Amino acid sequence: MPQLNGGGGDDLGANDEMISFKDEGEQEEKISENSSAERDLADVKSSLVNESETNQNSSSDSEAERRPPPRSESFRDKTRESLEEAAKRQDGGLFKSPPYPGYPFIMIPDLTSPYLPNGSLSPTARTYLQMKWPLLDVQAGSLQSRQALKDARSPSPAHIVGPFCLEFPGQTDLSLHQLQLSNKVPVVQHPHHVHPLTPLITYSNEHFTPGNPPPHLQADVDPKTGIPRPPHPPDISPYYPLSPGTVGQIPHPLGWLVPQQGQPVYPITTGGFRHPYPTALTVNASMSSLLSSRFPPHMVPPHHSLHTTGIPHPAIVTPNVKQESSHSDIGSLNSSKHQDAKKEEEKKKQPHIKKPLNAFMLYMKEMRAKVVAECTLKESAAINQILGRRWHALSREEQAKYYELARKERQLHMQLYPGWSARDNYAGNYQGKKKKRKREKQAGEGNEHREYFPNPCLSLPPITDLSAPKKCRARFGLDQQNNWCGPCSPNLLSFCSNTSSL
DNA sequence: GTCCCTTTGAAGGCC
DNA sequence: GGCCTTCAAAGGGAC
Repeated sequence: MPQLNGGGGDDLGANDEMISFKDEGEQEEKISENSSAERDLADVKSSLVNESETNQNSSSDSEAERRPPPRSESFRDKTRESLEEAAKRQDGGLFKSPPYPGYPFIMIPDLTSPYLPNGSLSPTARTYLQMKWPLLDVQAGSLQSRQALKDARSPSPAHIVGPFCLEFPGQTDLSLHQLQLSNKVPVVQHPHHVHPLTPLITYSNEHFTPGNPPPHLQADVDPKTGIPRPPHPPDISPYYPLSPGTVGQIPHPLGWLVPQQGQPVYPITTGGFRHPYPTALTVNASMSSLLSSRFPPHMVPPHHSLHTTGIPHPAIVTPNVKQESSHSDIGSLNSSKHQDAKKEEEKKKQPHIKKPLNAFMLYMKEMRAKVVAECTLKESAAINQILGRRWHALSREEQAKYYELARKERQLHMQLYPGWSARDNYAGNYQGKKKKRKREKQAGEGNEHREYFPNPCLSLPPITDLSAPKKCRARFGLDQQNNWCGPCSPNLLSFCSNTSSL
C-alpha cells in the first residue's frame, strides 16, 4: 500500500510536484475553479457553445468555504494529518465526499484492511463496497447489506447531477432515476459507482470483451470463512499490496452488463482490470493461454509483447497488424523497399512500452467515467477540460495522492524497464503510430493564440480580465479587430457574457 | 481508418 | 536553467 511519505525519504518529487497553481489571473480563475465541480460541468456544457462564466462570481462566498485552507504547515505534515484525520472519520465521513474516492484501499483506511480477523469484511469495507458497487452483494445476498446500502446511499456522497448537470442535493434517488431515464446514460450505471480502481487500471482496457460474464468471475468463496469473496482473477498481480482477498481488485460482478462508451463500467480483464504493473512474483506462464481462451485472438497480446517475466505487461502495446500488412504490400513492390518494410515490420513488432501515467492521467482515469455520467458528455476534449479544472480545484493533499501514485508507477516502470526511455515512444522510434500534433499546426501565427485558448469561455480568465484581449489588441490593433482571434474578439466576449445556455 | 482535440505532468533534447 | 516537443488516456468528431 502506498504511503504518503510518512517518514521515508523516498520522495521522488511528490513534494516538488506540488507546484502552486498558476498565477496571473489564476487567482480569479481559482475562485471559479474552486467553485464546485458540478458547476464545472454546467460550465463546460454551456461553454461548448460559449457560455459565460460571469455568474460564477455570485457564488464566491460558498466557494471560499470550499477552498482548501491556507497551507502554512509543511506539506508532509499536512499529508500525515490528513491521513490521520481520514482514519478518524472513516466511518462517519465515508459518505462525505471522501477525499480520495478513487483509491479506496489507499484513502479509505478501513479498506486497507477490509477484512476482519475472521476473514469477513469489516463494516466500513462493506459499506464502502456497497456504495461503490451497489450491485455487489458483499454479504452473499444479505438483505441486511442491501438495506444498509439503501440507507447509506440516501445521504448522497457527492452531488448527483442530472442529465443537464443540474444539482439535486439529497435527491440521489431522484437524480439516479433521472439519469436512468436519460437515454444518454447507461441505465445500470450509477454515477458514483465508478470503479474505485479505475485509476489503477492503467493503460488501455482494450482487452475487454463485453459479453457474457467470464467464468472466472463467478463469486468465489473463501474456503476458510465460507464467505463469498469478490472474484479475483488469478492473473492479476497486485502492485499495491492489498489485504487478504485483495478487495481493491474486486471487479464489479455485473461489470460485463454495464457498458459504458463501448466499454464496461467495471473493466475486468487482465487488460482492463488490472494493476498497472503485474509483478513478476505472482504471475505464471499460463496467463497467455488464459488470455487466449478468454479473449478473441486479436485481443490476446502476442508472446513477443510479454515482459521478460512472461507477463503481458499493460504498458506494452503491440502495434496493430493491419498496418504491418499494408506495409508488407508496399514492400512487395520493390525488393529494397521490401527489406525496408521488413525492417519496419520487425521494428513494429517490438513491443511498445507505454509511458507510466502521471498524476493527472491517473486522476483522469478515475474521474472520467464520473464526469461522463454526470454530464452526459462524451467528447473527451470537453471532459478533459472539466477534469483539468477539477484537478486544479483539488486540494494539495488530494493531488498529492495522485502524485504519489504516479511516482510509484514511475518507480515500478523503471524497475520493469530499466533501459526504457520515453524517447523510445517518439514517432520514428516507435512505428506503431502516429502523431505529430498541434504544435505543427501552430505554424500559423494567427492560430497560435487561438489554440492556446481552444475554448474561450473555459480557458480565458474572467471576462472582466482584459489582459487576454490585449494580446490580440496589441498584436493587431483596434482597427484590425477582424484579425483578432475568437477569444479576443469583443463580439465573442459579449457573446460569452450573454450566453448561458445551449 | 487515422488524426485531432483537450487536459497535466514527465521526460528528453536543444540552446 | 529555460524552453520546446512528445507522449501518456479517452472517445467523439472531422477528414
